[in-house]
Amino acid sequence: MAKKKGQKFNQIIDAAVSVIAENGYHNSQVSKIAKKAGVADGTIYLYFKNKEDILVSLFEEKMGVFVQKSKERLAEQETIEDKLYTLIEMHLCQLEADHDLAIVTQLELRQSNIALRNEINEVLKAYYGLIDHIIDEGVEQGVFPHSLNKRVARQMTFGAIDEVVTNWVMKDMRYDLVELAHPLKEMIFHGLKQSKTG
Amino acid sequence: MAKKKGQKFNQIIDAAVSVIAENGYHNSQVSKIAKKAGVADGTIYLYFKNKEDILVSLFEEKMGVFVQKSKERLAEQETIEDKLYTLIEMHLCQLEADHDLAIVTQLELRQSNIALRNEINEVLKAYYGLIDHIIDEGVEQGVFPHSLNKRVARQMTFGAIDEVVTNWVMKDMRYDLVELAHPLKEMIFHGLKQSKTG
Amino acid sequence: MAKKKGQKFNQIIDAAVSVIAENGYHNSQVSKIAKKAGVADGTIYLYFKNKEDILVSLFEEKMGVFVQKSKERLAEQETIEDKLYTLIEMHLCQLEADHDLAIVTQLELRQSNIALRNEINEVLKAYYGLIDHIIDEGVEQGVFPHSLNKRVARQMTFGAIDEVVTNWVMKDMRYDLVELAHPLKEMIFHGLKQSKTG
Amino acid sequence: MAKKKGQKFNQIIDAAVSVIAENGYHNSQVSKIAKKAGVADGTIYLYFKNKEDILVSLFEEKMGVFVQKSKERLAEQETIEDKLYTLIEMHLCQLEADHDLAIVTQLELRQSNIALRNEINEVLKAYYGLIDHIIDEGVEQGVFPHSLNKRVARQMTFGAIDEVVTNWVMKDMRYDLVELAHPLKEMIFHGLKQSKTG
DNA sequence: GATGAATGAGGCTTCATTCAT
DNA sequence: GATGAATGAAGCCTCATTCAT
Repeated sequence: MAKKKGQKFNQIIDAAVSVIAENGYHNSQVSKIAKKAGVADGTIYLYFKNKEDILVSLFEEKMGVFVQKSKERLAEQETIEDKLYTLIEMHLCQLEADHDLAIVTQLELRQSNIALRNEINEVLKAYYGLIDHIIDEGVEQGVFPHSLNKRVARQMTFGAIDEVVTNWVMKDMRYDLVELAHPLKEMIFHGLKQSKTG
Repeated sequence: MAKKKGQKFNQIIDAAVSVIAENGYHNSQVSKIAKKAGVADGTIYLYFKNKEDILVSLFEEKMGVFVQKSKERLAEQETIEDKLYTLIEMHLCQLEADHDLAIVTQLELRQSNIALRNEINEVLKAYYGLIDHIIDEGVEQGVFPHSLNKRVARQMTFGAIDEVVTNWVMKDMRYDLVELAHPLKEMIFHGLKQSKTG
Repeated sequence: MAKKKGQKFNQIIDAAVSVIAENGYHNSQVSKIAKKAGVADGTIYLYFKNKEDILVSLFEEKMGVFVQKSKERLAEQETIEDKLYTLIEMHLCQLEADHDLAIVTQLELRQSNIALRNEINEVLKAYYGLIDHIIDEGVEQGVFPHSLNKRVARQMTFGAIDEVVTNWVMKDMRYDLVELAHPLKEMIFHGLKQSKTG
Repeated sequence: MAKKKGQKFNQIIDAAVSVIAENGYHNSQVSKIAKKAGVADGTIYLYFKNKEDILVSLFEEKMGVFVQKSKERLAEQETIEDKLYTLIEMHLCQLEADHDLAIVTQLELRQSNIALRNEINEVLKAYYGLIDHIIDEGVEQGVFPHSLNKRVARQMTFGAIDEVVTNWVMKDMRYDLVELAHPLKEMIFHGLKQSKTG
């Protein structure tokens, strides 16, 4: 069962996002996903190791595309501040544009057990890399202080954005998310900029 | 079945923290918790509505004590910066002091379904109140700008701290957590302080 | 799940013999056995580790009773020849008296995998012991030659009886089984008696 | 789908013996056998009706060759005793020479359901014929008594040999099997010879 | 209040077989 | 003849919860 990214692979991924967003992970039976994808139950297992693997693959797939697009857009930005803003805006934009995906990544994906959580973390590393790169550049250019604790900086950055998105999802996405990109950027950018050595 | 906070209530809460930290939420059967607590399975249901209620109650209990202590300590602080630092330090301190509790709150508690997540969020509101209070005071005193988006500010603050703790837990708590209170405070404080209107 | 030989334990054993004899092991769903036994599906698992364990326990139970009764009857016999005859007759008698049990032991029990087969063999050792005892006595008394290969003698004895019973079951138990005890005894007894050293 | 005994037919038979001996019947998926045989899954169904048919055909094939060879060798023997010895020795010899086949015939083949068991019995009839022929001749020549219950005699003979082989397989074939041909012949020959009328 | 034996719903996954190419 | 992707039926077992004692 090598990961054959055929047409059905994507059919199943898309069906999974839709079904899980609607029913929640624990109430999304494999048969339900298969039906929505228009394939037989057994076919799922030609493309995925097991039910959890659907979740991981789904996240890998979406994250892969997002990171790729982000890299391209980030390369076009001149300043650190613009890069940070761009990353945040793209993050919010993608999830605002796909409510189902937002529900899945912010709520359902986290109901998974530790083993799965670790796999998800592996996938996240590519995204962490984007943040790390901005921070590194900022320090090199003297925008951020040399004494900056980079690891904490990255965790803080990710945690802040993620929490804002999660709150938006839990409030049933009733307000505009992308317009929070500006205040988020402001706080994170100045937070990193002014940090003083301990 | 009013919440009878007898001796067994706490026995069961403590057993739950220990059992869930060791076995993970999905492998912590009610019977396992009962055995560890030294009571019969059925007795659990004299003190808790159902299995999820153990989790919520556990969180309520621990959070209640924490918020109470925090309020007292915060009242002793003079400046906004000190209050912020104190809150962060107490947060990190409490979880560093109780690894089992840290595992449960950062990892296991989140594997719960949406309904439970909402209940947990209710409990969190008391904690959010502490942050909100600091932010409000900061704005009143002119330490933070009037244009500050307070809701986003609170979400960002909580998200940053929470993500730092979660990373620490997922790295098997192999480094010192409390010493991250300083960089965290720095970044959050300056982030809130320098935010410019959009 | 200690083996609690309560009333339900036997209820389930008896239901299993009946259901398996009628439907075959692989078509005897646990739910079918539970229904016949008048208990809930889950109750089965309070008394048995898994489905296979029902089979092993069933065999242990029946074999235990049989070996016990046989020992008593064998002690009453004077000669080796009488002991041998008694054992064979009791063996055939028990199975002729319980057709369901005969089907289960001769056909269904053997469809099990190797792991289970080994467990069954363990149970059989008690029965092997009865044969060994007769052979040993026969050799001591000089009825059987000292040069007798005792292990092969026991295997041959068991194999001969077992094959006769299996054929009877596969012929739908359409003829009298117990009356074959005499020819079986004759052949086995003289076979052991006259064996010459190689 | 007439039995096309092409090259692939034998390739598949051999692969089946090897795969089943290694993995056990219930863990020998058609796809695994196909892979070992170097053909596609679907190809199996050009040569065999279904999975069970592989087993039956395998047994037919091996037994056919064995019976043929045995007939020839038996024809060369002068006495009944020699014939009996020859048959037993060939039986043991063949299985000692092919451990995989021994595992399959003594253990795995028996895990099949009743329907298959009946088909296997059909194949066995050719072998039973060899034993019957020796017994008939023995009675005609006066070596065995006229009162001999021939059917029981044959069952006993087969059961004895079969049980000895099965024990050898279950003991991981750790001792010499062929040398048991002599004691087996002794016991069976004398058993048949001295049987007295009931 | 405390017990713990009994309940029974519910779903992931395997794998023999088919059939369009 | 040969392929192998797709099918879909079918069942063991867990475990939160109850209730008679």
